[in-house]
Amino acid sequence: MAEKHHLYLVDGSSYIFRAYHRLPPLTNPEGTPVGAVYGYTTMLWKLAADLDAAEGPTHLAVILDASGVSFRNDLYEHYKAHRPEPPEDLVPQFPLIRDATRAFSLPCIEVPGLEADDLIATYARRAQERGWDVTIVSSDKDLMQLIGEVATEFGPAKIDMLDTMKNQRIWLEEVEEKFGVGPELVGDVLALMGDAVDNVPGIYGIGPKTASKLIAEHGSLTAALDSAPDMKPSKLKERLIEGRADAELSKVLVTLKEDCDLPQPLDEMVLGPVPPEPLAAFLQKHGFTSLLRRLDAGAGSPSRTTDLNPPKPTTAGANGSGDGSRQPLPEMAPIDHSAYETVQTLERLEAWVARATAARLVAVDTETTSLDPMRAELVGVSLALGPNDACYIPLAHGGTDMFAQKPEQVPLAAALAALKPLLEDEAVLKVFQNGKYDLNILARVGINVSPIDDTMVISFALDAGRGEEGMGGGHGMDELSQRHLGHTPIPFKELCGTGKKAILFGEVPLDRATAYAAEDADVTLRLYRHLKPRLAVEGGSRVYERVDRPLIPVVAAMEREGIRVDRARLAKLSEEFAIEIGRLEGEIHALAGQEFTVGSPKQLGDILFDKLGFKGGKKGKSGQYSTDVSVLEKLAVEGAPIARKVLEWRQLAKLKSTYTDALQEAINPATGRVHTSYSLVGAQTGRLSSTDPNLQNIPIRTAIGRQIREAFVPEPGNVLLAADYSQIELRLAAHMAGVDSLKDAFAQGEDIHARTAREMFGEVTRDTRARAKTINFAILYGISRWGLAGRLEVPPEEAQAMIDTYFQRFPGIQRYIHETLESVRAKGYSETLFGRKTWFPRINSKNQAERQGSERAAINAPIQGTSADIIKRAMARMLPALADAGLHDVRMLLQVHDELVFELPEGRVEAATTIIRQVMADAALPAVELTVPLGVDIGTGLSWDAAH
DNA sequence: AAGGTCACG
DNA sequence: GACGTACGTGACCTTG
Repeated sequence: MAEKHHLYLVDGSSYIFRAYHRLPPLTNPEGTPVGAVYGYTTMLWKLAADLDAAEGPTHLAVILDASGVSFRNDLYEHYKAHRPEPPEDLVPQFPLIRDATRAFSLPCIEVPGLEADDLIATYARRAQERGWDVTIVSSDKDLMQLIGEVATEFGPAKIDMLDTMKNQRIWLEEVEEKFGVGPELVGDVLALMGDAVDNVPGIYGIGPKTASKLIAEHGSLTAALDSAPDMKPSKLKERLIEGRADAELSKVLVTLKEDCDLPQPLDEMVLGPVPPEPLAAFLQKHGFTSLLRRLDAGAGSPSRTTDLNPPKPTTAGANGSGDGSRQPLPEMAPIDHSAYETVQTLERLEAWVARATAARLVAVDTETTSLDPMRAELVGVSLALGPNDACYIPLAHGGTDMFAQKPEQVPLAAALAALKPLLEDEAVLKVFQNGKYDLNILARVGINVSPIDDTMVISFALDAGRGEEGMGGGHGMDELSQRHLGHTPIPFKELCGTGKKAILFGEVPLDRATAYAAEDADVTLRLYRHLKPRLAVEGGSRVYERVDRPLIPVVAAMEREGIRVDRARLAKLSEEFAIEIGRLEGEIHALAGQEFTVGSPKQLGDILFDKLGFKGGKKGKSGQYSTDVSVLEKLAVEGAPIARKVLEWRQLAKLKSTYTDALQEAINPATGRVHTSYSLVGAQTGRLSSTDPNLQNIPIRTAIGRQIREAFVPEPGNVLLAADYSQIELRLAAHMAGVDSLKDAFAQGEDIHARTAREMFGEVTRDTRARAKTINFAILYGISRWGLAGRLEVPPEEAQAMIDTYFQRFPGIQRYIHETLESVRAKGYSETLFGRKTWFPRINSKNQAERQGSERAAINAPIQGTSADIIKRAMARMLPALADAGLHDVRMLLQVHDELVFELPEGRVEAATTIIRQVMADAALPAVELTVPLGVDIGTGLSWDAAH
């Protein structure tokens, strides 16, 4: 007969709470508290090492509580409502529980909307039905209902519990002792006595003693309650009669749900040998040295056998798909547009609001007149509570020429008043796709939505960099829907068209508008169910919960603030530029001997190299001459006046079209300010990007360009304050690569490029410092002798010699590059200090250029990405920190990668400077303790230019 | 829609 | 033997 299967189900969430109070407050080398994690790790160790013992596990999984709410909140709104906030130094340990579990290569299961108890109950019953024994590692009394042995067609199968804190097995005797009844009646006892921790009411005045006595006497809750009218008059009698409803509700609350949909089959929980990696790295990282020694010694190391589920390294090569994110499609009903409701009366709207409030989780989408959230008008709102359980609430349809007949709709003000309590209810999670947009729309009508989740941002935390060029790599709804749900949503342009013939969403007939809008909410909810559980399993929770998610409302608020721009000043610059451009154009045509389009690189190349016969024309693969700045510079130096003129023309044309003209257009007529839009998923490294207009590339390097910055101004009585991290990427490189001499230089506040020049060339001159600066940046970007040679205008051999010297002078850099690449090749992704992943599906490509390109990007990503994490953390903390200091009138306006721009009353500069510097300098703490200081330069002035 | 160019960190 | 050589972005222009 085959070995008897024995499944261990570890209740991870309850363990950590108890371990927290029983263990000393350890911290890891990074300063993160890890006492409870340490307890958890040693427990896993013991369990996994028991693999060969008679009662030891053959299968094992860790079950966690997904954040948020469950079906029990539908039944009883106060369920778990009195639960205190977890202690501050426990909070950062929650995600580490998942890390620890993954370090042991064990399955870690959590499902939003399901409590760990229900998952455990369902798994335990499934296993028991198959004749397996089950041990539940927990001391939660609710779970004691499951204990016992049943006969199955495979023989007897029992469920028991193990309290690892007390090192005690819990079986029938222990249940009897605690409750005075068998496991099958534990729920009835709990229903009478209630549970203060979970806020299960029970019957007031009935405690454990009375409850078990009553249940033991009468044999069930119902019988006990039924007997009350016949009892002789007493307090107890009254309480039983009056509390009947409470008791019955409590019974439902404590009854475990044994028919959950299970995300992972039992067979995949087979306990294999614990591979030494990533366990060793985890132990190392958190300073669990005694365990690390045991692992190294192999003594008592957790177990043997075959690993059925080895972590799959992404080795995208020629096929390059990088589709490790693809999972079996979740089983959900197919999208059915006919199932959606068009909500046209206040009664129906209120019914939806009530259902959503009870559900505690609702997907929301807004329909508007524009992609610009600062100009858009709200046209309708859609909600989804479950697959195909969605509605569209039209609010501003009709009333235009095309659609003059206004359909029946809930009046806007009444609808917003009905929606506001739901959208602002802290106990109801609102799920969006790109929620920043909807947050801005709703904020403009007076609704401050909270709390929220965002499927787009979740996708980014999971899959940044995955997918192929040109398709499938993005995080937009249509792509996500296709990738994860196998469904193509109705395209927007099918309703509204494009170009001149486009109509507004409010002009779309209600049936089609409902199909489109409700589908968006439906798809968002389905995506959420698919993506959110992956965060914990794949290690995206840390960066999503601690960095990106808190940032969404912060960035939304910055966008709504906008920044004042002096239109007259820009107009004047435009005019001056236009005159100069016209003058230059005439001169260029004269030098060329003919008129042509100066802005056409093709025509310009032909004029320069064919007609005028200049040397040095290089044709690219398109067969066109290159005429970029380096080519024209060279020609100019060699005495071609036309090249200089073209360079000047280009600079002015660029400044005029991209900045002085376009920025005037971008001023919002209602606010008089420019509101950019930041993308939270724009850059694969985790940086923000800015569009419409891009305020992250306003000129600064040339005097003529800086005039544009003078047009960014504060309101009267205020100043602009610019705070930027000094050399943050080099500092992070010094920290991450462990380069002592660079760390020293930063600690001493030295000029880092000068220091590099001294180390490399022995002396610091203008020239050697400039070269050193180039080399420093080359390192950050992934160096090649050819690239450096091109920049420094030296032969490749000489560039190689400099690289060698650099590596020799700054030991650590070469090792960092090597180790980073090895890790990315093996795992498929890089990671920042805060755990942000960037995928590199082409890192093992056979195409050399492709592969080397990926390698350079992979060297840079952890550095650029860590820098992005740090400033994002600073942003999330900034306004609360300022408010704590009484500075409520400081506004955060812009982020430019290593710089934050604020607007504040003149009198607040001194106080604000202190707070801003401190928040930025300490932004890595407490998660990461850097071995270099983060320097912050702060300036103020009456324009963005003057603030630098 | 693509390619070239150039603005920023 | 040719290729293409620094990371990450977005906007504008011309051309096809």
